[in-house]
Amino acid sequence: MPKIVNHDERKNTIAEAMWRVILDKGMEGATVRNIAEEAGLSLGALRYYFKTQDDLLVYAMDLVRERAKKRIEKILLQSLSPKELVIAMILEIVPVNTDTRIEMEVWFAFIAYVKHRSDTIDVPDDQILEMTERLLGFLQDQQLLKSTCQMEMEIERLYGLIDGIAIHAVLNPERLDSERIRKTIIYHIDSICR
Amino acid sequence: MPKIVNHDERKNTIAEAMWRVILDKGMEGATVRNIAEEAGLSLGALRYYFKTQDDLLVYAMDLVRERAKKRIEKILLQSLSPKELVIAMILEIVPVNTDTRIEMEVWFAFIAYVKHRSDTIDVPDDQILEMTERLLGFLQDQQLLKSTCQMEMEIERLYGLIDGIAIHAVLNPERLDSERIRKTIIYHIDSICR
DNA sequence: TCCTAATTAGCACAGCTGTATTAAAACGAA
DNA sequence: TTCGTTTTAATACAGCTGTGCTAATTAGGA
Repeated sequence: MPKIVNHDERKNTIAEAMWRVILDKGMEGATVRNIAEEAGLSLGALRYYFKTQDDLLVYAMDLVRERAKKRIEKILLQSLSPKELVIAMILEIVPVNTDTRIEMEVWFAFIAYVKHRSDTIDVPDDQILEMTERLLGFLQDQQLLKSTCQMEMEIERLYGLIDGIAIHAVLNPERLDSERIRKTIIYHIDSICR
Repeated sequence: MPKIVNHDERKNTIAEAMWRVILDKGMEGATVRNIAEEAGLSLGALRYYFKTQDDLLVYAMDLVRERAKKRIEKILLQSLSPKELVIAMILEIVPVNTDTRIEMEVWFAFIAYVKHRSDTIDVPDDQILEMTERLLGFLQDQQLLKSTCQMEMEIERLYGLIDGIAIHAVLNPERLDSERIRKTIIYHIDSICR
């Protein structure tokens, strides 16, 4: 009879410990021993929850996506004007606070690592591109886009801008603080809307 | 009496071998043994040219910057209109061909790695931000910028766009090919110029 | 209480890591 | 040639890596 207890919550705890290790020591520092220590567990205990290190890796990656997804879904519950909604969604992706910055930094580390292991670990598809397409399509449906806008180019531009700002916020948070990010995003959205 | 021979060229050869290893196996695969094998040298030989692995790392990073710098300086020798010049410079940074893609990918790997070793290796400053500032300042001096443009925001936006597109070109080159990059950059520059 | 399964801790092992050391080879100048 | 320096090769070593294995501990149901 399995203990109904916090098996899954424990897995999340370990995954979050992995995040913290990656944040602190980078991907090369994300060893099972470091992660176990950060999580306050023994090697054997960690190995009980995750058979191999790769199992932990994909679990930790999925957790990032799940958390981000939940945060974004929350925005839909608010009542916002179309433009406000678009801006709010983008600001939930780009690192404007500690949570989002951690997730984004860890995500980049994952992606860069997994890229060279695509034979054994399948690279998760980028949801940001999809979201960008949807947001711009939404603005167009609402007749908010300037007539001079070319959809295909606008998608590429906003998509690049989001990840570019995300990178800069991760690598240089003191230069590109949250207020500056916010202003830039709003500036861009304003520039493509009537 | 030192042999005048290809000591420095050999160092470049090794550094480029390191690039190839990083490209193929990622930063975790960039061990001295892998690099030595890729360069066709023994461990001892490699160690003769670079006392420690960190020495090789900073040398290989500097080589990336040096190569990029030279390529950009070449553009100044051409006779281009202001707008053409700006676009040409941006396209020399962003990965539109094999050389630039290799450099950009390796550069990102370096930056991500060095970030967690800032105590022992000093993180090189970002020249792209400087260049972006200069390019936009140049456009303004030439009276080419639209009056609605806010300089500070335009810098942040172009800077983000450049690195964002660079990331996307590195991670997904078959989707974001060179033609698409070119079109996007030109589209953006056109959008901020009269 | 006892019993069984879940959970934990610890150790062992083979492999890879960076680097130090040492000797051998190659080579240019006398 | 012979010498002295540059260059190469090979090995050794301590430390860390992921993971397999085994025994100890815990805890919940009978």
